[in-house]
Amino acid sequence: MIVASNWRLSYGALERICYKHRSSWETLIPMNKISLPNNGSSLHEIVREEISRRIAAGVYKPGDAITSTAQLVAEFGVSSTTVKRALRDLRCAGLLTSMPGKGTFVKHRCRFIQELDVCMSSSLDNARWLDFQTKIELVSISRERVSNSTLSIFDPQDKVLVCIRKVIYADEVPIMYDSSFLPVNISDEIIDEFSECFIIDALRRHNVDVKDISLIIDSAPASREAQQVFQAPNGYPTLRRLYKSNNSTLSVFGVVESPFDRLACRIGFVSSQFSKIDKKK
Amino acid sequence: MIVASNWRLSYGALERICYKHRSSWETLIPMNKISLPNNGSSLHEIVREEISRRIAAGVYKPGDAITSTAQLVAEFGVSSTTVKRALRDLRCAGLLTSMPGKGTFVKHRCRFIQELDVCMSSSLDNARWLDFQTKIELVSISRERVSNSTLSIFDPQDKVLVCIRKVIYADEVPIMYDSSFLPVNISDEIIDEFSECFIIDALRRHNVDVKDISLIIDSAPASREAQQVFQAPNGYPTLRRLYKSNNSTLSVFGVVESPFDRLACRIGFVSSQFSKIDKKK
DNA sequence: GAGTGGTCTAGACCACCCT
DNA sequence: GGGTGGTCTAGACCACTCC
Repeated sequence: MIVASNWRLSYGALERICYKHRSSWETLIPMNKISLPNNGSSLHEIVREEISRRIAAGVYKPGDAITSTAQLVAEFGVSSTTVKRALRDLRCAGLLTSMPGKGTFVKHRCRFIQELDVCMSSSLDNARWLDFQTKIELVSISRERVSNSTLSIFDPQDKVLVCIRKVIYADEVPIMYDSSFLPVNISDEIIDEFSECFIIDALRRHNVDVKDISLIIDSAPASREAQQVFQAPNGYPTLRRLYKSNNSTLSVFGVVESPFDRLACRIGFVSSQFSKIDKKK
Repeated sequence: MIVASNWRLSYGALERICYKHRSSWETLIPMNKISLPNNGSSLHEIVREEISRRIAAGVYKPGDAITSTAQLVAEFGVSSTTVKRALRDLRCAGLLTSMPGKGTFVKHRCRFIQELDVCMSSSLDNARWLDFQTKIELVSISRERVSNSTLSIFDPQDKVLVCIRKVIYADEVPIMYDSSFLPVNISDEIIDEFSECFIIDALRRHNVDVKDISLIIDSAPASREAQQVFQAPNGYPTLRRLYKSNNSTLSVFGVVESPFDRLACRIGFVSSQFSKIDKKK
């Protein structure tokens, strides 16, 4: 894994925003039908873009609290509802986090890039090589039917399976939420194994060839569990990797969910990477 | 490309929701401090989940209009603001679309899966093989500096480049928004070429090896342009593919953006594909 | 107790569509 | 003209934090 610091959202080029105090708007705009100064944007969009601009310009710095809602209401001359709508949208864009009773803060930007080269070297061991403090936290082990309809793409056939849910941290930041499903007749040792390490590492120990793994990458609004794990608001975009091992000896499938601003995948096609890994083994 | 029909959001298992008319709440709940029937959820969440449940249950069917906002207000006994908030969240979850003056409609579900095997066979030709009506629509050709900060990962060095933007349709549905950057000294023929076909197809014609292509897959809220192209609301999750050709003869980089509910990527590691391509060459 | 963010209300106005 | 969704207001209440 590689860290991409100073990575920024492509939230759209920031426009120069002009805003006026509400009082002057009320007297000027609706009466005289003058062309609106907001370029067709609504008020909450103007507020949103202005705050977004201030973050980009460094007026509000990562980790700092921004101006409080009440003050923004006074400053922009709009209602509190409008300011709160703008702040909520910026939270969904990954720019802000809010803590009731404390304030609204600019998020730190730090995204991890997971290598997905053809030999699937993206294991926890890999991350350790690059000096990341990685940690795996077991959330639950349960027996259940697959209710996540996304996984129906792997045809789970409505059987009861063992489900292992865990959270993977990098430098104390939660970056992955993994739900893996195993057959119920699996041994306890294998369950323990899957609870403690990356899926890829676990599969390797059982000599599962990477070529037997099917991988689907997609995006989706954060699931309910992911919202809790990552403290993300409803609708927060996530990057998902749906995986399935087609190996006959060990059948596993599942999904890894990551906040869009915490993880990206890189696919390398460089042939030299093959030999590098081979030599180590 | 393969179509995954009947694909569903993993919006979270739908809970059984109980709601009461506002009037009865006011008299019962706040006065007697009875445990709330909403399991700690707020009103807009209850409304959201109930409408979500109805869509999943087929009460509201794809393409149909759901109950109007005014009627929902009466039915749930909440304010219009609350219902509208719930509907907006469901729009961001990809379940609904609204048309002012007409109504709110349940979206059709149909997602395309783009194959990203090691030989990068995901070209427009591939799509044609599978009987999709694919179409490419040129949006613009311009000279500009790279303002999209996501692409700074490819180190564009603040030079003026030729930017070609286009929309790719499958079965009349826009599924990709591509922005590619080429050097300014490139010939008009090559610009025309890139305007008319998939990036991969264009690169192949110039004998660019797939091993020279760097690919990063991530997720992000829809850019301003993507919002327009896909008629997606602000904050709509998208799947992005950032690509760069490292070949010395033809330097290209760019980004393809797709709505999360329209496209997923599959990575195949089947070794037979290796040999197949090798034999062809 | 003052300040914070989160939720909610009961209105209002607008642009739009259909009849 | 009646219905639709989108935006906005000026309040209110709550849980929370910090002093």
